[in-house]
Amino acid sequence: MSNAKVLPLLETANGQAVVPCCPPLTERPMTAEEAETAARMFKALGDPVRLRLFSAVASHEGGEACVCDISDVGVSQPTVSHHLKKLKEAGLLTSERRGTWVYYRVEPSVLAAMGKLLATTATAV
Amino acid sequence: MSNAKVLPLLETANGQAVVPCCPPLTERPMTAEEAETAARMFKALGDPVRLRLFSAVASHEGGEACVCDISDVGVSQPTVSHHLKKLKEAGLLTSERRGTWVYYRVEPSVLAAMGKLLATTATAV
DNA sequence: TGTCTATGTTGACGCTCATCAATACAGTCT
DNA sequence: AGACTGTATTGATGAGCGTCAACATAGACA
Repeated sequence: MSNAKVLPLLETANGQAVVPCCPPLTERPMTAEEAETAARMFKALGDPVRLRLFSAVASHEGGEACVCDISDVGVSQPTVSHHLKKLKEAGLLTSERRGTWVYYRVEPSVLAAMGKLLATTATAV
Repeated sequence: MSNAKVLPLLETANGQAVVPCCPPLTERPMTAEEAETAARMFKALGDPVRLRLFSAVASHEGGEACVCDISDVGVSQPTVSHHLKKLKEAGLLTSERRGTWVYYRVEPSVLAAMGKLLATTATAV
């Protein structure tokens, strides 16, 4: 199945360009809709196990990893599967089956958009 | 009361320098401890109401706002107070009472650290 | 002192979530 | 076909969260 389905934070314009959903947090108060969208992604990263899984995929070579490579995070296999599904539903990961294994990869544009959300315009330390 | 208490994502070294808790998500798999720390902050931003409150404070002039300026987010006043407390506990906001009003301000270094966490090393769109 | 406004706290309710054991499904290899 | 491995789904359980009404507290001002 194709997994280019939902990217809550970005909306694929014509297949190439991506438009961030929301302005930087510091630019102006977010609207209810913007907040709803962005909060979904923050929430997905708001669990330690999911954050480790996401980081494991993101830091793996090629930006992708099979489940077997990343599933030693201290919880059962069904729980790992459950969390990967959540990350997928949040638009942070995509998955693809290749033979025996299923590979997950990060949606790079989403990472960039989240980074922009948190970008401090001029508030350097 | 002084509110320079807990900054989960950063650790104030000697009062000036701040050290990010965790490497960028894409650099290497996060450890359980790092994930626990960072997930607390993502989780705090993982609720739409909290995200709007945070954004309202962050975008307010001077980087601070009194509760009365930001409390029209569609929930009751106790709920606003509850969420502001959560954001404070997560180390994202600090508060200070000045006369009748209580002012909240963002912890700028925390914003920067979260931005770094999501920084894509070379994965530009 | 008393009253008024701004904000925080308490207690309760319903809902969502993280987790696991058991089971199901998909692909590979005999 | 049958056995085996890797991954997803189901169902259940306990914990945590978002929300509000009611109440409490803090400061300002008369």
